[in-house]
Amino acid sequence: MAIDLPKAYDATAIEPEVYRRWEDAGCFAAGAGRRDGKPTYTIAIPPPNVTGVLHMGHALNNTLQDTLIRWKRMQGFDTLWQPGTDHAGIATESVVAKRIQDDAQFLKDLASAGIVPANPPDAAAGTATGYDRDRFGREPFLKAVWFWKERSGGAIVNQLRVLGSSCDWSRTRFTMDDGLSRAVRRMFVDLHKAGLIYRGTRMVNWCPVQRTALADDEVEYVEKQGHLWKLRYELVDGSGAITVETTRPETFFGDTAVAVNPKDPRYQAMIGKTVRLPIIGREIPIVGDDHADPEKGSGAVKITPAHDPNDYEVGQRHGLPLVRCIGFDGRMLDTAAGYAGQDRFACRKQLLKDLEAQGVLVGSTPITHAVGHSYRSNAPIEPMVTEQWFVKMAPLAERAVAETKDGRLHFHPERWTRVYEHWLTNVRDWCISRQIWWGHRIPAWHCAACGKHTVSESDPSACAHCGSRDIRQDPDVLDTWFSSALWPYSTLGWPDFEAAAKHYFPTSTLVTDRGIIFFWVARMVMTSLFANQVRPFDDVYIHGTVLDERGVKMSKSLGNGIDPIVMIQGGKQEYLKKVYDCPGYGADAVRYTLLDMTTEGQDLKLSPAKFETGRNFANKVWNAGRFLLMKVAERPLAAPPTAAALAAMDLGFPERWILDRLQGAIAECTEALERWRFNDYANGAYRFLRDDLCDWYLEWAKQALKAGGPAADAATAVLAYAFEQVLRLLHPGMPFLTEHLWQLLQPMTGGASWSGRHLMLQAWPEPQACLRVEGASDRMAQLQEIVVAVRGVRNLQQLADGVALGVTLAAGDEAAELERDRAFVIDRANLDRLDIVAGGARPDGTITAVVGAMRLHVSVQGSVDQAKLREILVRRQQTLATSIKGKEGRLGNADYIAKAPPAQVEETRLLLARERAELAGIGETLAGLAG
RNA sequence: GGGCGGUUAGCUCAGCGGCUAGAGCGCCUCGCUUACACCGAGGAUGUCGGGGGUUCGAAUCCCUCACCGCCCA
Repeated sequence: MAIDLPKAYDATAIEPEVYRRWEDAGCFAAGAGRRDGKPTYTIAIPPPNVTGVLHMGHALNNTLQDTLIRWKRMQGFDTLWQPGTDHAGIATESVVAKRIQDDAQFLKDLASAGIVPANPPDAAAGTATGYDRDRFGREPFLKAVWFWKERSGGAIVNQLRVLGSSCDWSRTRFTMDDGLSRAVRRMFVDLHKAGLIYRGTRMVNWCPVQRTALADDEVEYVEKQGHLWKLRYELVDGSGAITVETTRPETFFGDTAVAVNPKDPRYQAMIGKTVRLPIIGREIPIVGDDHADPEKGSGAVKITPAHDPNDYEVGQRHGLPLVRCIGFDGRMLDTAAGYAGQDRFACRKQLLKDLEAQGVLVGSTPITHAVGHSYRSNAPIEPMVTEQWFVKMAPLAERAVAETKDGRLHFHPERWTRVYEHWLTNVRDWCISRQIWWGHRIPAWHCAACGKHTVSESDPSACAHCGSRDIRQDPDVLDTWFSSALWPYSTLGWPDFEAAAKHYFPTSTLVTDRGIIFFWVARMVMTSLFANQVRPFDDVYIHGTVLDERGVKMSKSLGNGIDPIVMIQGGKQEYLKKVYDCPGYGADAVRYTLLDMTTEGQDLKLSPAKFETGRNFANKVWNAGRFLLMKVAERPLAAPPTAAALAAMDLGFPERWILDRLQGAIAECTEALERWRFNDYANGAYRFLRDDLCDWYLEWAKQALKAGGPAADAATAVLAYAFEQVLRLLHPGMPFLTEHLWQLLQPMTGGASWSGRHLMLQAWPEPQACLRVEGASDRMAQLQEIVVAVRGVRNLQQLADGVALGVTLAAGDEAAELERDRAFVIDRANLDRLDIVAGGARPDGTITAVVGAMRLHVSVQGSVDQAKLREILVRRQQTLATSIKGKEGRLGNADYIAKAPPAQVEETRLLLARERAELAGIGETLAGLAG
């Protein structure tokens, strides 16, 4: 059975085919490979933007999910990884709105799809096409968004496949699907019925660019340099003036009062008087309110209830009127007299000059303050009083907090629990209406006759209150996060849970970024407790954020993103203003690198070069497999070796040792995954494969394989078994390569490649007691130390590894024990002579290396750099002396003997003896050195 | 202002009460030995951010300061 594989692993050549085979074989389907009554394990994917493209954050997020789901699937759980995409209301609407403004070709494409604007273009619009959203018309615009979605939709789903994601694609959902839209309506109606959704006039965060309300958490506060402007308002009775301070002078057109603290002696007498606003001359009262802080500035503040959340509260307390002076587009209104029509910031500039000229502006102080910006458009938020729909949060939040408090819902790392709880405990009502078009339209109909709203799951034909047929659906749509909040169960069919789907709910694990704990995680918990009386998942794993090599968060606009697809498939990409030509490392390499860097939720500093870690390791796995396949091909096995069969075989110590180490690796990898330690999982498998299997066992096995006979048969069985097991361990992290090699291995163990069995559905290994060998690691560690010591002496003589040396090993009372492993030492250290003796003088023509109490007298074949050797020995002598002194100190301390655990003390004694022996040996060697 | 995370080898990071503090990359020496130069063998490199404390014992726990980053107000 000949086998011919390329020397260098080429992932791009195999990954697409392996994925296709999995998919064709149904390996991704819910429940694939489940075993004997094992429970379900479900992950609902954080749905990416349907029109988006995969970035490195997605790659990390989905690598972790895929690793978990593949691991659980191999453990026999009834798994489902539920995929899908999100409609991303404001983001998607903005993109399409820009297209219809700037992209004439897009309009042509729309036209050929039968999508035509409601109105003719406006030549004076100042856009390339003459269209803005309103002119285009709601219905055509929505068709245009669907067109855009169809065109780009699916791209990201295919990219998830490239990454290796084992989602059940047959169940893919989209938040605007019929089913999910029905779920949104049901939730809205149910919450409304329960009195948890209401419509009200409130101060909300308004984005003047996108002309919509935003929720509190959609506002990002950015530190800005600004000024505290001092404005002097004259008292109407002519008795003087009062100086107010403000960062936003242009809002003075909307002032309806001046507030001072009632306890502030400076102003007490003024409360109740009136002042006259400059320019417009309107008269407003001075009121006493605790909001005015005597310590801050002049202690008097202007009150603009229509444009500031705090002032709004003050206005409510004092019954002040609302005077709006800034419009929904951020331009000044007629109330701003001669400034009407100006942009709010242009107005401020002009106004300051004018006020200064009039002596109203009497000074300013520079300050740094946090200014709210829309997290989507980045425009400064304009607080506005508008009528919106809200979700009443307090009752929902209270239950959500109880889930973590009572230990039903767990965050990993645990510290995020407090972040979650803190937000829920302080959350204000959630504004869910958005003045955009792309999204779930609010299922509420306004009656022109009685003015009331009819909230209904199905479209009503008449007002539920007065029966009038003159009703019109609310034009607004719901916040995208409203539909996302239902994701873990709406995707499974809620509200019409079929048995098959409900089977997978509640889900098990949610994997996400800390950035959406508020937006998404908390809201899923709240809605699920409301709708299902149960949490939507048991565990939330919060992973780190992907940063560039400077430590800055990756983002498209900063040009510091690394495209995971380019890293996988190859191609050119620009990163930090440099063009990188990536050869294409494959999904396994990208995944391995990300896993290796995922430590306890810490951020990941990445650069294109970082992915060489995974590329190198994948190549190592490939070549280990290649070697094994070539060797096993020479003596195929009738069936895969089993643990029991290996336990019964007459094997040598290195064989016993590697099988024992394998059990350790299995335990380590399993425990790491159980503890969400992805880097420990990656490293555990790495160390076993690279250090133990490749560097030590495989190299040793070569001589047996070459010699043939029973020794070769044994080595083949051990190698085939250990390698097959480590493929299983690596599979969740590196699915493609491991599956490919596993399939290639089948014909050599009595099966056939791609015959319907898949590694991804094989059982996750469990440590086998029958292959454990007590003390094997320690014994091998000693042999390795001897081998490394000889190699060190060889290297000191600048000899090639191929030059055999002679060694007299003075091993004291360990001589008999070592005699049993002489073949291993001779082979691995490349010796032409090994005399194991109890002791004796150093033979001529040798130099001595020291391993613990043992002396290795190694023959000199080249020129020994005596000075270098002396330097090494002296340095070692110093290290040992320090260590010995420390231990002697400890052992001489009565408290240590009395209080430290006895095992600890005993270990210290043993180590001390060993170090003293080594020190003595080094002393002898130094004394014996020529010169 | 409050909270959280970080500060360990040249770089990126593990280690979070007890071995002579580790890994990968980089660096130095040797080696094209038929699995692998995307490699192998050997090697060098640390006041574990500063200061104080607890402890028989601290990189690890506590306090404090400094700097970097994130979040909330």
